[in-house]
Amino acid sequence: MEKDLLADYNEDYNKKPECSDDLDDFFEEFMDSQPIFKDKSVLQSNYLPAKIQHREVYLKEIAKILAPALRKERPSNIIIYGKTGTGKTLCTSYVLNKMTNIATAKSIPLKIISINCKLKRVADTEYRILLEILKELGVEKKASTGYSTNELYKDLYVALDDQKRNIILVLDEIDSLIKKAGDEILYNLTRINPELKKSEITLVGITNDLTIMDTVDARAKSSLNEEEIVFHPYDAMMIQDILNDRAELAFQPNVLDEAVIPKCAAYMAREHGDARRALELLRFAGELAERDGADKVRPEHIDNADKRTERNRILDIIKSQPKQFQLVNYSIIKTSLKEKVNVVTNKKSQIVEPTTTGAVYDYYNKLAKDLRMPTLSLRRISDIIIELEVSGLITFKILSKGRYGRTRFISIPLPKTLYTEVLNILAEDLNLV
DNA sequence: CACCGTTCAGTTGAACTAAGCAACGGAATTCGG
DNA sequence: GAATTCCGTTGCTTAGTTCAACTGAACGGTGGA
Repeated sequence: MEKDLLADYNEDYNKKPECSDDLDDFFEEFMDSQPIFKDKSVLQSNYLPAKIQHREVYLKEIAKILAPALRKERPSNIIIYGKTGTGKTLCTSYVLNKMTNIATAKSIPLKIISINCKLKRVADTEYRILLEILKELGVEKKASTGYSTNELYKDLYVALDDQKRNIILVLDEIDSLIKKAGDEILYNLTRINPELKKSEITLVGITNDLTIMDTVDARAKSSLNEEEIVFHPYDAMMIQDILNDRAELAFQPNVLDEAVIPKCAAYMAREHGDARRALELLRFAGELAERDGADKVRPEHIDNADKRTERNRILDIIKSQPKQFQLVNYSIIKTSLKEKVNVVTNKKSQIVEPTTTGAVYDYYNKLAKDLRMPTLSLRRISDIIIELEVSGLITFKILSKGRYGRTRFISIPLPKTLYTEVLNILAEDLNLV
């Protein structure tokens, strides 16, 4: 995506401020060099392939459950579990796509609404989800606040009933919604049906977190869990097949070194068979090759891309965080870096060890004062730390140090090489330099 | 040595507040005749 | 007099604060073998 390019652009820019003659050369060379890609969008995560490999069983399962909608009956609600990049979203939208096609062809009343609950500040509270659903139904309410949730529900009933048809509501990444906003909304949504006269609604929840439903109220759980499907990860061979398939469409003929795809697949099978990232990796490797002016994508490009995608992903998350979160994040990293002096050689070296909430808060307090930013209370910082964990930037466990109290031990699951870079980015964003 | 109350450093839940927004209704203003 | 505009009130969400109860294991003292 553009973000990758941007990040790399910045990097290149910092590295070598070239003069314009070089640039001219570069562009000429670029134009002359053979294109690597045929159609890059094939490798994008939102690309919907014509055929989905190795998920036939799941496709059929989803189709079987949802098919009644085409007979104007209400399908069961489904929860779909599975780790990231196992094709949950892909399969669901594939099936639903097919169904919409049939529905429009035979003028069967069917409406599909998909919402990604993970989109920050768009759909991560009950209120905002409802607003989003209403928007999808064509009811525009521009206000981001001001109505009561109850009123939104009332509007929703009316809007749904107005549709006079079967409605399938897909809630992607429903776990982050439940974690943030609680299970109230699920309960309410599952109870809409009896209220509707002319329409019927089916919920499809998609989640990465296999345990999330344990935290949900039993009443909502029983009605939502009418059916459940668990997606298992791809193995290396499957990923390889998928990559081959897409590579054929995405790349020019003969630009891929034959070792590239196996290597890419092996990389990704290592971490629970995430196909999305495998495709991303392949695309990025292609881009790197293109930028190098290479005529082929080689295994080195994969190595290179692997290092950078992880980095870009993290930097993206960090950059998109609100200021106070960044401040806390910065404090966490700063307080977990400690100088250690080797007694024998008397050399100083930086080591990383878990920090505690107290240390972070002290540091944060000082920093916020220096920056003349509002200082939030310890209570709030505690919550922010939890939210940072949810977004995967830190991990912690609560430990009791006996009579020395109880606190979170916060550690950062980043490769050490990234620490300084992350610090720099944060410092820049916070105007700390 | 085993047991038990104490203690620390946060953690966590609940109640509360400020800011931002919409809707409502009445008061003030404008308008056209 | 009717239509508009303006303004204050009410009621809502969200982000944050304040208060206070709660936590869990190490510490340190006690008692018992």
